[in-house]
Amino acid sequence: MRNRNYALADQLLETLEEQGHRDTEPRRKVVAAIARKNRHFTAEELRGELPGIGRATVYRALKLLVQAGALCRVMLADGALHYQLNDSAHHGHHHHLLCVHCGESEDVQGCDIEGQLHSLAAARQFQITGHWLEVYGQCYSCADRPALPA
Amino acid sequence: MRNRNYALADQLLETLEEQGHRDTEPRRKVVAAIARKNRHFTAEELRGELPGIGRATVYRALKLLVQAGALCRVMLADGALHYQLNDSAHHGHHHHLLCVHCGESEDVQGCDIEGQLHSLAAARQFQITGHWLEVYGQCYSCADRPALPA
DNA sequence: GCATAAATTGATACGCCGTATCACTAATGA
DNA sequence: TCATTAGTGATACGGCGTATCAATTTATGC
Repeated sequence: MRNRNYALADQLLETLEEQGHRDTEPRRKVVAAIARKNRHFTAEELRGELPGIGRATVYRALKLLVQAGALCRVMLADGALHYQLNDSAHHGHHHHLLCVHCGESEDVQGCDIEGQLHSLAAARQFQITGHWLEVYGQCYSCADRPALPA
Repeated sequence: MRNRNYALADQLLETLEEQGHRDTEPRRKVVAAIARKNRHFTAEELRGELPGIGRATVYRALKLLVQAGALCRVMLADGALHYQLNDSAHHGHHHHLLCVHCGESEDVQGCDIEGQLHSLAAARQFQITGHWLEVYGQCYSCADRPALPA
């Protein structure tokens, strides 16, 4: 696990370097903290784990990683913006099944939602350029717990 | 058109009264300004059209109208939160095709996206409790214009 | 190793957006 | 009319992200 985190952190740094960004000490720390995450997180949460590192630095690193496709932004049901590590297999466009209990998130890919949207739009002569979809609910492990109020 | 706006404003006020809210002068003005809108708008935009009316009052009215189902919240591609009058036929759950050029929005209802999400989720034993979907693109009238950068 | 240029940092301030507070005002209905 | 209660709006606050900018660190060439 520890090795895995290290490897992941290195991979993230490498991604940044590939984009022409420098390998700096603060960046290493931010990336290491992100690699430790096993669920989605907010920028401020991350910042709280990185005392001594400037706010702007954390936000900048997040933005770079999103641009690089290593992180994706996740909108929670309450409107809060979270970040989440992209599974390396899912760097492309995908959606999430977000468990509102445990915060677990499953990636959804290869479903036909895009196709359906397009045929729907075509009937109205509307040209789709993008979309945003988040799905909220309860994952298998949380299924027996009572539903939270929406 | 003017008559139509008046009628719509009255209808909105009536909706609020049905929910037990009072018919007040500031509320009338907020509702009248909303009735004049033919596209989605932000809270601040609305407030700008209502000098002399307190910020909190505008925000409170918006919240009440959303709760009553007369307005819906629309998330733009840049993350900005807008509000939009609900077609009286679409008070239920629906989605939008948002034109990024002209701001026009078409409601989408009766498509099978819900069903598809459910079957998708069932395969993973995930229980969906809600979702958020916005679709961005160009409407028919804007289709010949160059696409805006995402 | 060292000098140089360029990217990065982080403290600070700013700005947007929405909400809590609270004294005051206006609407309701007995 | 009067008492009750909801609503108002000025203000302040808080969250969240970004712009600024002097100081620092990194990468690179010599």
